[in-house]
Amino acid sequence: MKFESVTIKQMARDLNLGISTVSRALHDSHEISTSTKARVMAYARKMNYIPNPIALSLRDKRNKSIGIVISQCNNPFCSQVIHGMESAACAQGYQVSIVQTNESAKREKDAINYLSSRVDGLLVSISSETKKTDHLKSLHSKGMPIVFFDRVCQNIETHMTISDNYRGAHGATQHLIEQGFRRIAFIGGASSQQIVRERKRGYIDALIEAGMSPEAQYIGYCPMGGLEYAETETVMDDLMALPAAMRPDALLTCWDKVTTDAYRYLRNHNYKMPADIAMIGFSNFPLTDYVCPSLSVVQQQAEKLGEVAALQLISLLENKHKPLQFQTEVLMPEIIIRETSSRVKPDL
Amino acid sequence: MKFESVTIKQMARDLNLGISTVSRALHDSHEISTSTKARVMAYARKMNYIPNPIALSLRDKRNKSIGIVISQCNNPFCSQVIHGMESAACAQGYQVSIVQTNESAKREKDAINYLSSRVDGLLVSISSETKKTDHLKSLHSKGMPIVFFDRVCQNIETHMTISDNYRGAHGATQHLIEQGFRRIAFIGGASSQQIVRERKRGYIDALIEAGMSPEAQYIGYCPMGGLEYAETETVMDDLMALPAAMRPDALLTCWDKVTTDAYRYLRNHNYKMPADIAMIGFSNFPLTDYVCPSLSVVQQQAEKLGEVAALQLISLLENKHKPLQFQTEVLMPEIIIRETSSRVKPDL
DNA sequence: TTTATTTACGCAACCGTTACCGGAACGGTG
DNA sequence: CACCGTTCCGGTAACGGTTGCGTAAATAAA
Repeated sequence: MKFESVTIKQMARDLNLGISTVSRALHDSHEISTSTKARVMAYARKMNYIPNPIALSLRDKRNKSIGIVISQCNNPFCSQVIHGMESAACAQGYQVSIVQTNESAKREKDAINYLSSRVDGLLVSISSETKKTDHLKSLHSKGMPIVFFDRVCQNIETHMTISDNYRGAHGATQHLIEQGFRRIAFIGGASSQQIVRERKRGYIDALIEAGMSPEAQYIGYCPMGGLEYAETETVMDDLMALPAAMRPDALLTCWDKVTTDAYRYLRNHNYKMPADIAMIGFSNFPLTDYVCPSLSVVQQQAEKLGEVAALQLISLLENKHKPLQFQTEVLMPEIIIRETSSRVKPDL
Repeated sequence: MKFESVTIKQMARDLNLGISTVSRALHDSHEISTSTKARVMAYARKMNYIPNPIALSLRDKRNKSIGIVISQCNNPFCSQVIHGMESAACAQGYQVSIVQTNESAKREKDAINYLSSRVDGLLVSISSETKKTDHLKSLHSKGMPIVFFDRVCQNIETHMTISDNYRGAHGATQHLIEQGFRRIAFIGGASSQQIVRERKRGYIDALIEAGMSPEAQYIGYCPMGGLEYAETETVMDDLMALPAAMRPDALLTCWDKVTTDAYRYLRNHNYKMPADIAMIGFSNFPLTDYVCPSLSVVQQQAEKLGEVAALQLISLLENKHKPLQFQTEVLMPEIIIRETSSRVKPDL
């Protein structure tokens, strides 16, 4: 099956006109007589003519489309980000194409290669597995507009949109300390990720500011971004296997997927939150307010983040020249205190 | 900023060869000497040559890309469907482009127009607002391959992938009856949606089979798909405003977004589930197993659904001719019984 | 009446790629 | 030497649209 739409050439033949005449008539050029214009316009409408965007792309070397490289779009944080991007892009007349990496460096490379020749610019959140970013760097140096969101890439100078990961983790840790917790564990995603390092920095600084000292045994990672439950499970097993006196009394999960799985783990093992162990984590899952016990979260402005990043990219696309200075937009996450991290039972 | 990649023409110039020679060399044609082929291949690799897909599209009138028209991709059901589609499409070498309708008929029309000339085929789930489908019909009759998923369109003959909505609703209703509930209310999305009508049919049949009779006062709709909380709130207000003796003792919500909002409503108004009112609903939200009380759901195989629909479309695209017969794939939803619909407390 | 200017339109090139066709060079055969 | 087949390669049209340029006719100016 193939879909054929009417072309300018066909219309020219039908109307006994030159191709360029029809083209110019459709563009309301002053070089075309009013009567001819009207005739062409009417015919085009009747035939439901739509200019072939492929042909235009070939000429103009632009698509009005942007590519999104993201881990997995069934993750609520990601789908919210995508939603924001799609909305912003659509409003500016841009189309989005999405390719998932599933946290694989190879698939990320493929995705970027694939998209690079068919979109005007790229919105990228690098995969957990990604270590080398040469391909991205060389692409960028060849003039491909790239904007990073959420999981940024250090050594490429361009616009970025991120959450204030430091303050998110810092605030959450401070809150746990204020509630009286002392053995606070940290679980991140891949330690290679800039945002994980930022969050860890926030966690550690908060500990030190409170006169506590960070301990390696309380710090865990999920190198594959906790894609599988088993990854989080392993880290949790290690943590909870510590002798009772040393076992963490609070948990800060700094990766969306890990938060839900850690919560799942604690519920499944019948740990009471916050009595046995308190918990707060980065999460954009819906319904965290109605789970039992209700889950304290550091919630990112996901849609906004997508929107801002898309706008950054579009500004890059619409400006002829490289901007004098690249911007990093920082969005404040919201720390929402609920039952899992409160010493005192809230009066629900 | 603009990204320029190396072309076959450029390489031909550099290598002092004809354009067609280079093209054929890259395709490993037998008409080209081994040495020339090697020379071209090496140079192409060195220059990181990627054939311009735009130019290919223009020639071949195909893109290897498919368009997804969906309500909102920040809805878990939708994002799971998209995830399935993207994975299946990617595996077959297809790219996906997503446009959201936000349940608006106008935006849907725009989206379809927009996509129609830049993708090979369409995966469509119609918006809640959509009544007329002339544009889709005419597009389809002109040869555009279209596959409907979830929210199908009656009067267009093509492949479809849906859940067994009748049996999902029927089973859920039966379950409520078995648990002893007698005044069972039904809330759907837009009554114009085929899937809502199917679910209502399942609900009514189950009532009748149990010797009960459906009553209009127990049937509510959210014409805009419950996009706003207020829509569900209004329906719930009406239901709960009935005199105590007539007030529903159970609720069957037959629209993803509505389920969550109805649950939210009942929790916010301090109704005890299932004591004050029982509840089960179509939902693919994560964490419904950990909300309190845990929520009984009819859960669709969202990823699978996306996968199957994508495969249907691709089979349409790869086959030259219209298939002799169109298929409707039906996926069985899973009915998961939890606290909100159980008379007896489960031993958790 | 002649010349200059405007009006209204067509021709052709171009974007990157492939496919068809044509042709040069070479060796083998009668 | 004439003829033919093979091997290897280049020119060109086409996909659909835009745009610079050329040009005929009509009109205005001299």
